[in-house]
Amino acid sequence: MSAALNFKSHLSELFAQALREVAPDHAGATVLIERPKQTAHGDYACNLAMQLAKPLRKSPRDIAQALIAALPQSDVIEKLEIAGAGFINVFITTAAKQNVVRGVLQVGESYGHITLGAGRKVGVEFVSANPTGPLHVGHGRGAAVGDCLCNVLHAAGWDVTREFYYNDAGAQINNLTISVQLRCRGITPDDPSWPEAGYRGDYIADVAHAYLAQEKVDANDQHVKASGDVNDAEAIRHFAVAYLRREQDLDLRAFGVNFDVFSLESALYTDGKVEEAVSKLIASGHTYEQEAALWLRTTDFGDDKDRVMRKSDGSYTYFVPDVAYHLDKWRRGFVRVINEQGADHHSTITRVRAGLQALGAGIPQGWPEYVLHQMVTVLKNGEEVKISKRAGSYVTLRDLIDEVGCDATRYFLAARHPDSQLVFDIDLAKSQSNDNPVYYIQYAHARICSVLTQWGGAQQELAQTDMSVLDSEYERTLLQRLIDYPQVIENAAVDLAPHLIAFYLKELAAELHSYYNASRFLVDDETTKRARLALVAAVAQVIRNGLGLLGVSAPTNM
RNA sequence: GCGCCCGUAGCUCAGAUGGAUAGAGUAUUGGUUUCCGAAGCCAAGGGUCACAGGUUCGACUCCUGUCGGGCGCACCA
Repeated sequence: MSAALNFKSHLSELFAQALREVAPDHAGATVLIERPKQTAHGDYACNLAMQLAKPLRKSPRDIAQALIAALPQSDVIEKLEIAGAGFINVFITTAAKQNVVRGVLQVGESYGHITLGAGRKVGVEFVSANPTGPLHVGHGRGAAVGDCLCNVLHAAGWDVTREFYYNDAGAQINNLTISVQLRCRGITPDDPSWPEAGYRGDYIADVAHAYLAQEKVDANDQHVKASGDVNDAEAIRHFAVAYLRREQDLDLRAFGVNFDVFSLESALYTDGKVEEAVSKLIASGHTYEQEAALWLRTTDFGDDKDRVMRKSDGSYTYFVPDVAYHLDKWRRGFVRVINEQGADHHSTITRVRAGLQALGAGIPQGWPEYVLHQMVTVLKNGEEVKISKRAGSYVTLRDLIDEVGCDATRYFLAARHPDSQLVFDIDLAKSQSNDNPVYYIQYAHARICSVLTQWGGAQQELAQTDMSVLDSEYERTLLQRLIDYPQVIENAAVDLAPHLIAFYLKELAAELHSYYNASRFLVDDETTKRARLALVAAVAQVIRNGLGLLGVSAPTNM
């Protein structure tokens, strides 16, 4: 975004100068420029006078008066008003706002890209489902939120790596292996000998059939041919993991989510990274042996009790490879790592950070960061569907995509604050899929495209249009909304809150629809026509950009 | 019992570093098209922001407590 359009930082500087002149002793006060909710309160507002009222022992309105008098000249300011208890309301000239149209049309899909991240490396881990079954709604939420977060961070100037970590060793995988092996032998879950911890879903039978048929599996990171040997548990394990990983890959691909890196827990063992982390922790002096187990004194780092690292049977608890994994991420140069997980994993945060602190490797205390999405409860036929892999009870991500569509599902799952619980009513989602706000946004885009097509002119020329006729209430509102877009990207990136994009787009679309109904674009006057077309073309561009961040398509007709 | 998250209109949800009269969608009701896409627009009704204190010029927002819901509290992952 060009500096000329960043009114917020421009005004911050102006007010900071006025502050130094009016109250040099309080020059450190925070200059806050905000967007008022009501248009009558101007385009921007500053509350500096009220902050200074107490320390200066003067009335806020008098201070506001002095600040205005000391404010340097700026040709983007139309007028200044003192209002309420002492707000200074700033009105920006329409002429200055009109420049945003040219700005958007010139930079196109990179409008909204900011330099906040300065090209630094951030690793975002999300989904990270274990390969023991299909992806369900909860994974879908993680995929939608995580992927959108990555898009937002990229737009904010970060160098983003998408990472998927999965546990391909350990107890759950053993259960999986046993379950498939039993199925290969023709034993079903209703047999009395079926183990309590075994997986009961029908997909286990599919894996078994594929194994016996000596099928080949090609996944993103695994390529395995089944031997068909029922007695070779290791081969079954290998095949089952690859098979289920492939299914997950297909689901993610259908959902429009791709990863740069797949990390396997087993590799941490085979590469010696787990052993290395353990010896570093022992060398750090934060461990002790008790009852034949090795403990890490995580209470030194804020945990409420110490944790076992190595069990009395000699194997490691899950958090040891977790620490080794994060140490590896740190060494790969990520100044930031963000883990997007379900809230049911929140207890790992303290443990992983404690382990990393204990290493004494210079890793910051708040590293890695976490975005935890709250649980998704699924309603079907008015009843809650309990998600249990072992029982084979499921609402898969694939079901959702097939039933309500990829765009609607992504929007539905990403357009909410991760902190709030989400009720996904399957029947409602199906019946209301046409009422999903995503269609409202896409419709605005399609309408604009339709008008531009009917006009038939060269859109590249619109950027050169004289915009000075754009001064109606509708037009000023849209201009300001377009100006706000880079700020929304920044807020979403700083707060790790991708849902802000969805709400911004809804508002932009609503204002476009109002404008559309109140105005005609293909009018006789050439200047007016081109200016209005330029404005809506810019709106369409921002809708495309925003929907792109959400991973939602922007069709030109629907 | 302890820790984390949440509680805003009938329903689903927004409310960025505390700001001015708390907003959308949906549902309900009424209006709207000889004219670029009515999947739209315009309007009405609908609120003790769970409750009680506190902090201050100002609290949906911050602090404390209570109530209610979710999720965790393994030598499981």
